[in-house]
Amino acid sequence: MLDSLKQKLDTCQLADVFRLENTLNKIQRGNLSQKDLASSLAAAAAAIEKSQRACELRRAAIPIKITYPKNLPVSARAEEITKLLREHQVLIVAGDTGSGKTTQLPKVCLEAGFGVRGLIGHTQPRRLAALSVANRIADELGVEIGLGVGSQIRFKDNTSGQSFLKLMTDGILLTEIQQDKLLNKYEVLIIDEAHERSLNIDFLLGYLKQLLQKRENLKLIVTSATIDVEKFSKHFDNAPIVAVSGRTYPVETRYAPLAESSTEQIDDDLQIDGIIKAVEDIAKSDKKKGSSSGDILVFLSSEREIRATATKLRKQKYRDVDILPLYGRLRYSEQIKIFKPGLGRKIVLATNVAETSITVPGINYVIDTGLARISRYSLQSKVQRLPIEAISQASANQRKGRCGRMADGVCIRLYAESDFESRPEFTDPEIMRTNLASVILRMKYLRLGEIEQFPFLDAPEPRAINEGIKLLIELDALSHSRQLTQSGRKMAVLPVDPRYARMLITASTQNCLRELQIVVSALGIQDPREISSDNRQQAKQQLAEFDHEDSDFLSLVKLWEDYEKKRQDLNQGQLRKHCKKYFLSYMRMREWREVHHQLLLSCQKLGLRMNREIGDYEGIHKSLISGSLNQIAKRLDGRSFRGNRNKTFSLFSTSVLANKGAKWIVSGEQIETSQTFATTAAKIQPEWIEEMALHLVKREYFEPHWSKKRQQVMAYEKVQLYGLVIIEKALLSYSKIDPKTSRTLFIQEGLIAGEVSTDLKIYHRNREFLAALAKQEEKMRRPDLLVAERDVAAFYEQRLPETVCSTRDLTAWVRKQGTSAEKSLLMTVDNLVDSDTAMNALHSFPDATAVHKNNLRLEYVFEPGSKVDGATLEVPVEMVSQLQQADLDWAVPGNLAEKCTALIKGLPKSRRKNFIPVNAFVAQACEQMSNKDGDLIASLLVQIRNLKGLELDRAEFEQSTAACTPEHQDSRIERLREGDCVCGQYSRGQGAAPAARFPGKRRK
DNA sequence: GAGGCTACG
Repeated sequence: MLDSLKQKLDTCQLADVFRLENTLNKIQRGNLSQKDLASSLAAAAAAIEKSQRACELRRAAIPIKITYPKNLPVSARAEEITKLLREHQVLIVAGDTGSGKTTQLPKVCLEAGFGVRGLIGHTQPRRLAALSVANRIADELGVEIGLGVGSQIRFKDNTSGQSFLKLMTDGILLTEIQQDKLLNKYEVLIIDEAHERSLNIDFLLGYLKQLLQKRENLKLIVTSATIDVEKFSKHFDNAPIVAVSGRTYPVETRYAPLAESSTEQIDDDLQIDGIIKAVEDIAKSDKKKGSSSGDILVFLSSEREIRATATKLRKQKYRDVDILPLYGRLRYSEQIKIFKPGLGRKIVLATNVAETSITVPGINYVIDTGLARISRYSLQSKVQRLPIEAISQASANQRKGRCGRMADGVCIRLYAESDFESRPEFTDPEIMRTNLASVILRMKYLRLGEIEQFPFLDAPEPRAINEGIKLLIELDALSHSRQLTQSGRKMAVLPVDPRYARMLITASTQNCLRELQIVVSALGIQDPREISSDNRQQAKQQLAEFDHEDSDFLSLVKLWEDYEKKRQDLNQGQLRKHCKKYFLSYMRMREWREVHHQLLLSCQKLGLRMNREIGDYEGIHKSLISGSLNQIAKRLDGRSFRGNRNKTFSLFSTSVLANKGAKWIVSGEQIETSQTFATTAAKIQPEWIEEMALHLVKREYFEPHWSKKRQQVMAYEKVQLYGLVIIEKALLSYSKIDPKTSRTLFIQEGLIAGEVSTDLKIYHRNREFLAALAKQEEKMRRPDLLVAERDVAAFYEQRLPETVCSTRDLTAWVRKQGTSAEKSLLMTVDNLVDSDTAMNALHSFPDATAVHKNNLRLEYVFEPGSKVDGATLEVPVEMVSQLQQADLDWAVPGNLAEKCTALIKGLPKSRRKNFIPVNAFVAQACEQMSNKDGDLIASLLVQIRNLKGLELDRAEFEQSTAACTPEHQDSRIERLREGDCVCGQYSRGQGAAPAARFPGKRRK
């Protein structure tokens, strides 16, 4: 039973085989009871039967007899292709327009027996093509569209269980991978128009190369114009190539260069003259032939050029000629004029739309300027650019091929043949010209491994891959370690650009998802407002009704809301009229609604939170900023803005903010054409940018300082995003940012400077203690001798935990620790002053001295240069007459040595040399000196006699002090009389802070 | 003072 079921797997749906095989294997392995075995087998048999029935349903839908139109070149090759398809997994079919490959290949697959066990999937780059190809094939097969032949594009799934063939856009197939990585429901895949090398196609071809190894029963047909076909073959391990000729008429190529040399600048006028001449040549030769048939298609590079050319051509007043512009943004009603018969000859002036997207019928002549705007992504400025470039040979030939579809054609190239020959063979594939963020996000989501290893047809540069990754990190789809984030997973499944997906995700947390769905769906489609140079005034006036004064995005929301109301109130005819009145494209408004609806469903599925109340300005614009971190800017002057990465750009005149004074803006899109322009924009606050760019901003802190007002350490912050200063100088608490510095500053500028406002007892007690010590130092004229700031700082640093860096921290810590903290913070001489000499010195500077049994107060001031500087003895007036020099000389023992040194150094050189080294002598002398010998000089003379055996005269000291000149300050002793004061001054060195001075003595 | 073209559970 099990074996017979296993055999039946070959007739099941491919999509079911893997699952059914697993079930059967489980039954075989599992030691099931007799009863369970029977029921399991029955269930498996039923499932297999169901799958077989699905095959039968398909088989029944496929016409038994398949015929090919005889006149199509591919028809003759049907048999050969069938054979190759059976023998090979991959087949490359090369064929130009009119070969019939697009319509006939699916039929060949059917005839070869495919389409029963799985779908034949057939992709097209454009929606319209997918639908029309589906119709034509259904027609030719005589089956109903939507049943046997199905189709699926973004908003329309027109397939059924019977479908054996499915036409779809390549984007649809791409998203199907996310549901079924093996694409199990397909038996054959046809990737059409591979030569267009869109991002989608390149990704699919890379993905399929890997998939083919895992799915041996999958067949792949890649079709392309006859451009670089070997490349596709090589990519798929030398897959066979079937080249099918196109069914076209010969096209004559004429070269009519505008300039003598290719380096010469070609301006608009020169080009228009060339076009006029070409048109007139065509008219002349037609006249000669006597036939005047055939329309002319002129390829130009931009809308502006087309307008200028059209104006000039119309001025020529040709008879029976219609001048018809054709470009993507052109109003639909204008576009369809090319399909309607007109007065006579049509001259269609077109951009690249006419190269692939729109087929202009009845063209016999092509005039090619050889130029096009080509989208490129600047890795440097991260801005999309649209430079006008010389097109590739392949593109020129594609343009040429636009004539000669119905009869012989002529292609006039407005450049030299040598110019053509020198051009690149192929246009760079899109993957080389665009930001890779969306591709990378998709690959991450599908876990396809390293991007560098992925088998792309043309591998993007590592630099470009890095840029894509950077953008995804900016959008927080990837972490800094390049892992898919939670929001990245959501972004991958939202059917919009990663940037827009980010906006939606942010919006769900900012309570404005409803608004962002409206905005994002609008940004994703072409602007539904049909504004052109001929209706600008009027259109702007009408649409001004919906203008929001600060935000183009909110103007869109207003427009949407009004339209939704009208849509419910009006019938279709009235609605169309409404659109016309407001210069809205009915079709694009519909597309807006369709995209919006799709987003609504996607967001719902992801569980993104929808807001019921109206989203506020701040939230909406923060959401926009989150997806536009490279598009924010600060106004420089007038129209120009400075964006990040040091780029400048202008605001396009269509923005409500144009010519207004918004200082900061976010823009939806920036494109570099003749200069860089931002189109949609809104006024924002720089703080919003910071909030949305927390993972990217660079912060610098400066001027950390103690703030008495805030009782903590503050600093200023400068915030930059990609080089743009968002916040110049913001005051903030510094303790979290740099606790170490903050603690140091708290100690120095707060605790030590005494700027801490607290009622902590220990703080005040220490302040008093330090004041007492400072007083003591003043006596000694040695600030910092007992306790320097650094000692106090070290004291606190040792005792305060690192987290304490503000008054509040200190209070909290002391309260928490209680007495132990107070004990450890208590300053004493023992734990603060550690110099023995300093301790001794304390006794040498008494607060009072006994003079004639009176205790007189001594006061010390350390204020060099000031009259009160020095020690001052307070003498009652009645005692002044009794006062002697000796009383003053011995009053402050601490000054003794210095006074002696000064005296010795003041001696003439011949004397002075006896005392070298002076310090040693003075130290020895001072030990013996006392008031017993009289005054200071007398006592010193005694010691000079005792120690050196020299007899000096008192006058020698007194002379020397008088002889002292200012030039010899380091040995100068001056005695100055100032009123009733006697003071001695002594200074060491010039300019430097005096280290010690002779105390001044003042009599009151 | 001025916008090439596509595409998406």
